[in-house]
Amino acid sequence: MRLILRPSLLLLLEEKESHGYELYDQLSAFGFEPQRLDSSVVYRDLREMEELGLIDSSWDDDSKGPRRRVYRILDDGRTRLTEWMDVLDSIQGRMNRLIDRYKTNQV
Amino acid sequence: MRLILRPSLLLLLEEKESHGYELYDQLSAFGFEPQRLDSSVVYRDLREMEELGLIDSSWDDDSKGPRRRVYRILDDGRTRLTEWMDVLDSIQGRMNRLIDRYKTNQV
DNA sequence: ACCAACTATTGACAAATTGCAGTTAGATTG
DNA sequence: CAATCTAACTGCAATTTGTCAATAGTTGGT
Repeated sequence: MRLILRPSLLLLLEEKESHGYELYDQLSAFGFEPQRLDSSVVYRDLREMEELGLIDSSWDDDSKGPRRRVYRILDDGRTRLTEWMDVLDSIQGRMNRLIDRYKTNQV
Repeated sequence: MRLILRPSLLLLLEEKESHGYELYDQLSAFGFEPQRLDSSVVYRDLREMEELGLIDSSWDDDSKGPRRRVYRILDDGRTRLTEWMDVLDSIQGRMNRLIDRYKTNQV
């Protein structure tokens, strides 16, 4: 469900800067289970959003353990997040129409 | 949005048997615009669902114009439609959580 | 000291999906 | 008789996704 993944990541980054591994963990809040979502997908999407100029990153060498690439949201990312929310709204409308019509038929 | 396309087609076929071209027309009820959805995608998906045993088809030679392949939903298709509705329900739940959290942040 | 488990990121490749354009062909309308 | 509409299908390139493996630092246990 990449449709939800990118906005989820952007939302988390809007709340606070973070690195891939931590974001991957926090995605469970949006119903992403580690069994169904490989972490590489998250890293890839972060990289892509960085190329698009929605977020940027730098290495954090102060933390213990392997070094982390810490991401921050940019203004373009905030704008894009708003747009995505609108898209999600309209998709919800479409799904509602579908589900309602299904239920009507079942009566 | 293939996530919505297949259940939409199955739902329409649950209501009444139909052929690809007509189904393509009726998809506007679920927010599919001809500008964004090529008809070949619909034909392809119908064929795939037929191979999966969700629907079956036969040629209608009585109608005027080019011959139509008329699809009917099968029991497996009805079962699958129910399952898809459950999936859509859960995705809606996830999108709700996302949208709500976004709105909370904007306050 | 050593090994397993956990943290953290990346790369590569196969498989699936998508978009787009084109082909065939009957019927209708001006 | 040419254009338009109906109807279905095919092929291919481009993109997206899924899966798996590689690398590497850190921590905890024996």
